Amino acid sequence: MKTDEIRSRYLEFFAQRGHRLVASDSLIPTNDPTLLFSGAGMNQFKEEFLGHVTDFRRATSCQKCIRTGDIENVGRTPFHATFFEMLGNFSFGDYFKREAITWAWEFVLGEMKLDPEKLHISVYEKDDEAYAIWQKEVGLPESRIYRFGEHDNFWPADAPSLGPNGVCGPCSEIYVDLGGGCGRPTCSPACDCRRYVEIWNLVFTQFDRKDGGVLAALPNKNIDTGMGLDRMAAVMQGVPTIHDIDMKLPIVQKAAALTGKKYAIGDKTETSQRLRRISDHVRCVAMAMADGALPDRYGRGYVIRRLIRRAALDGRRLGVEKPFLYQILGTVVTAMGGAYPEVKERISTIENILKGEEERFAEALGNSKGIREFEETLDRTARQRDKVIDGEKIFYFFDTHGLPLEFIEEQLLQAGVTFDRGAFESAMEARREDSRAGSKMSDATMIFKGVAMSPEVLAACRKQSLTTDFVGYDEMETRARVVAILGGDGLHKEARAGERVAVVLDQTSFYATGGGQIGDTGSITGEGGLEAAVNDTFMDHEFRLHAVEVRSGLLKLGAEVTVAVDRARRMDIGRNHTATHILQWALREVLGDHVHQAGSEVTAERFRFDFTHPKALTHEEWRRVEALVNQRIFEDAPVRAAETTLDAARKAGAMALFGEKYGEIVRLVSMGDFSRELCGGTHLSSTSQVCQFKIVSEESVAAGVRRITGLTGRGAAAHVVEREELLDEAMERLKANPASLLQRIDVLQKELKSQKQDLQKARSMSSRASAEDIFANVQDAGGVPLVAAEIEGADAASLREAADLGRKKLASGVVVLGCRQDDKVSLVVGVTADLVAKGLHAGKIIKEVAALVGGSGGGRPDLAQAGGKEPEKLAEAIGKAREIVVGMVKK
RNA sequence: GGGGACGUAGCUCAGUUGGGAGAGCGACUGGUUUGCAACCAGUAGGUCGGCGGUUCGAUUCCGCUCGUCUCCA
Repeated sequence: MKTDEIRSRYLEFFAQRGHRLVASDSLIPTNDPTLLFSGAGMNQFKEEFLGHVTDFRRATSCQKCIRTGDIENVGRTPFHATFFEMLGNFSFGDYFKREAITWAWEFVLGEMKLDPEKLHISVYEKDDEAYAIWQKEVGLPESRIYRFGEHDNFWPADAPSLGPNGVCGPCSEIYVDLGGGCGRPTCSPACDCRRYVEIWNLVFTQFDRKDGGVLAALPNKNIDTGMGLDRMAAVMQGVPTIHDIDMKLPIVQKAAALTGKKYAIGDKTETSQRLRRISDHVRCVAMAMADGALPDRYGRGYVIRRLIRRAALDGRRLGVEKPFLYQILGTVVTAMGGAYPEVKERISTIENILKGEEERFAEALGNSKGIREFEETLDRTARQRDKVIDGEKIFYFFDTHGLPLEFIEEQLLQAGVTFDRGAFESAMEARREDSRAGSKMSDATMIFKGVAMSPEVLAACRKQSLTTDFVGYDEMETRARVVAILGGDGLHKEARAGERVAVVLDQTSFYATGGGQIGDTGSITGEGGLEAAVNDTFMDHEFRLHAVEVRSGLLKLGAEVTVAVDRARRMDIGRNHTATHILQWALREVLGDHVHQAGSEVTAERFRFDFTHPKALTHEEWRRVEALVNQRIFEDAPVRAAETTLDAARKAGAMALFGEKYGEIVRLVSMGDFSRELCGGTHLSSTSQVCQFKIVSEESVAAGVRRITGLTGRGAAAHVVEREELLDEAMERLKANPASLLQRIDVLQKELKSQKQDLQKARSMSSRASAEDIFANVQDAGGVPLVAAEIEGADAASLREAADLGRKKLASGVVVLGCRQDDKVSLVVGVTADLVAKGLHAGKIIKEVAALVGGSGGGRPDLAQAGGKEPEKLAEAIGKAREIVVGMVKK
């Protein structure tokens, strides 16, 4: 049975049993910033699992997952992968163990037609309920039901004794007996000999763990199951690894073709392992990038980059040094594009970025500062006797220059050099410790525009299932009822003048921060002289929080109030938001269709727009984009917003956001006939209301992602005025007009330069000239010829020149020169080579001379310089030079 | 979020107890030569990323900042 069919049969099976068919969440978890990637089907149902009621209590999904915990095993073992699909059926306080177990059994026998004799079951050792269902109702013999401890059959693992506190429960797993394995009589599904493969895990969340390992029964029991699609496909298709199923084999074979290697199904050679790993990583990276996770130096982007580099390294080991991974992408689209159209839609972007990454990596391993330094160290060590590089040095190459350890080891092996692995590991561990310590959250309380709110208060609010209707697309002002008042210490009944609280209303005109757009501000007024300022608006689940500062009167729970949005600010925000849509259109016009939005931030003052594009915009592109946007503004195109279904919007060609998750009903914002985007933000009614658009900066935020910061309306006008004033000021100072300004600058720069050179020349001429006189006057300092003098109008540089000249003229001798500059003194001492050889040191001489003018100095034995702060003592110091040199000569 | 490295001529990079800013390539001029990265001589090209501090003096030491690369969370 084909993988695609298994997937659709599963979803169909549970849909028929009353489950809502829910689309896979993005690989970038929509509602959980603490997770790097989606790694289980239940993630997107967190709210439902916590008992927050929605309109369905049964769901089924096929979730895209990325897990990199077992990355070392990928390719080596049959059933590990970084990317996989998890089929699941979920119950939120609805059905429980009986249905979960019997349906799972029904599915594997009825739909998958697996041989029941080959199926083995595990349950948690204390879960008699599940055991009984398997034994009595399903009718499984006891010999194939295993009781395992909390480490294997509890979720989270070891939760009863080790924690964490919170929702947890026993689980039951279904294994397929593949035969073979270790052959020991004690062999069971818990054995790691790979005879048994786990295909399905049923989690029964029925407890709330409290301190001390107390398991309190949950009022709402949930079912969370996960069936690995790739694993099931491997079992169904009778292939030895998940990389050999119909959906993945063409990808592996493409990798083989590109590297010129042979791949045989299930082959255990190192070459085949590498091919499997390459195909796995490329598929994973493609799926992640399709959801907007681009290679980067931080966070999830870093995981993507590492996967690419691991695959590229495997490629190098197979003899391919130039970029080739991107050429595998076509097979990924063929395999995955049907179920996940996003990978097909973004393929050109993914290809560009992947190729760019590969090139960058090849560069890093071919000709970078790090690699040169490493090769030098390697060469030097290879010539030494012990041939050992210390581990910290290796860690430096890894940590600072990013040379992959595998690559380093390979090079060392070839050169017959080893390194101290212990030191490497401890350096690594120290780094980990630092990172962990540095990233700890300092405080669980969040401060929201001056309103402190603990997680407990928010949770209390959520329990009340509060909702706020948003009427602000059409109305700037509305009547509303106060349904909750939140303070730092809990829920309040009222708030007095001077207090800052968060307020929930039954309906509001205030847009809450979201979709990249900042929340509205405005006012709340009501009876009894109530006046309050709204400083921000914020979304939490189904309700909106208004950050309120009461100015006068009393804000009471249950009161009727009038809320009014700051219209001017809303208009500014609308200008910026509408401009981002036009900008996206213009960027695609100018740069190409690979441009996709990768985030944005819209405030009243400015907006930022991140988009995928491999390199910096040229000046011409910048200007063209700006001009195109302004052209659309000037043509006064209508802006319309309409609610529609996701499908209909897609069909109309709407741009959806990279990695954004949408509900069934979406809001489609269109401008003229050139822009259609899914967007929940507030917009203008026509493009001309934007007034004017200016790009103020363009920069890189991550590999393959650029950021434009733009201004509209008032901001753009202010920016232009600011620039103009700057220009005016510059012109005034330079006594120039717009036509002559640049010319004037050129002339001034040339003039400055030539004057500098002239001055330098004049100084050196005059010091040379006076040097002629000076060097005629040679004293004898204890048998050493000495010239000591002040040169007027010289500086440190011309003194040096004069000293050089003096050394040449004297052939053997000491030159001590000084000059006055403002309130400072410069000194130079030169000693000819023959006297340096005899032990005279210019630096030592100058130290003593400089001390006389309140300064100090130093330098090389043949030439030294110094400075001082007492110009009036210069003549005296020069006069004592002879004495000093004589003293030195004697020693 | 926590570390590390780097930033010097158009390009690639040297530059240590803090004391003359350099090389190669490229550009320009002249010569010699005919060639496939020719040779010789010469010339121009630098706010040593930016700001501040220490110092008589900072490319060099310290702090902050911007940019690029990198490891970890």
